[in-house]
Amino acid sequence: MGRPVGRRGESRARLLDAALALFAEHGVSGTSLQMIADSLGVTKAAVYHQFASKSDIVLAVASPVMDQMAAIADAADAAEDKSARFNLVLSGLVDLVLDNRASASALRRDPVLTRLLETNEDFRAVLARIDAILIGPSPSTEGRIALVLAGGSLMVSGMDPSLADVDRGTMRGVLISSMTRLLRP
Amino acid sequence: MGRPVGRRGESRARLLDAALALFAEHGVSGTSLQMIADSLGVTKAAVYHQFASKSDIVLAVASPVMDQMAAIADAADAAEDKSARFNLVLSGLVDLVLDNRASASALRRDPVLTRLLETNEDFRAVLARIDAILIGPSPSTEGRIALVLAGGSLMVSGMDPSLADVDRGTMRGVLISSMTRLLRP
DNA sequence: GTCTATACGCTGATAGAC
DNA sequence: GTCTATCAGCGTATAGAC
Repeated sequence: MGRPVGRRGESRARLLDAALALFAEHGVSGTSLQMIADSLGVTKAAVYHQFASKSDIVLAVASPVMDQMAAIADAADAAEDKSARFNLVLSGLVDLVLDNRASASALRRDPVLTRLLETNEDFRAVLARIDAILIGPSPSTEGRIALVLAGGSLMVSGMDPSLADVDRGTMRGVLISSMTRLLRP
Repeated sequence: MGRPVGRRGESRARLLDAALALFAEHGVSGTSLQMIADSLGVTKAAVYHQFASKSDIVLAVASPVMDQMAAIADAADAAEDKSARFNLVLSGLVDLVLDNRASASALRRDPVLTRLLETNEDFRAVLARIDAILIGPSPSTEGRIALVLAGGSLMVSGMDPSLADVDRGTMRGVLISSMTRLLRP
């Protein structure tokens, strides 16, 4: 409610929040710096004081998700057996989506963000680790398809407005059982 | 292959093909009329000779899909029993995606196209008919989630480049069985 | 951290010749 | 059907005052 700000990095965080919401709604290409500035009630120049370019904002928006996915893979690697690793990755991904809902899924949908992630070696490596845990190191064709289906359905589930009224616990349960059914036929 | 064209509407169809490919790759907002013109080897003015505005191109790109979905719903309504209707809609949607692969899924991913379809009453009605056939007229929360998951996974499966090498028959089989598993738990 | 002012390219779009 | 020429507006980005 009109917080007095002042803490270091707070206005930066507010900017990233606003940008993420706009990216989710209009896509990265469909979001101008003017829109971001307007939604914060400041001018474009104020935005440029925090980030040197629009690309930097896109990067800063994507990096927390990248970090969190790496953390999921790390946690899974520390687990005892294959089944535990599978469950850790699955619930980690589901929680990651549910923690962000509308916003997180935009990362996967948007062409600009998709390309950014695809061209990032670190992120590709993390994705490969997660994929290997979910369907094994040398998957069959059916396994590869299942992986894409599971990833895709997980992402859209966070975004779809028709599910906005569903409580988190229900979503979590249905998502985990559906993902499991897709990946472990 | 530098075909001599000449048939009526051919250049219009070529334009829509080019536009759809670019929309799928860069999103609607990320695609300029200049890009469409360049990919056809013509100028922007030539594009404007066929379509009065960019919105018209977006509409023209989306309408065949809308028509095909209406045809799917019509065919299903003509079927005898509930199970036949379910199977007709399911295989119709899978074939629709496989017929278009990369392109069709862009319709569901793109914010501009999504909004266009969401605000179109006719299309909403068709979608509602299809949804009702798949999960019944008054679905449970789980049914609604399953519907979103099925729709989302179907769309991304058409687009994902990692599945580009999978032959159509295999895709079709896995998609239909996966969709069924999601929708009929 | 925020502002005003400004530069300049590219966007969607129009007019009119061939 | 395609072209050249042109427009106003908005995009990203920068400079410098408060």
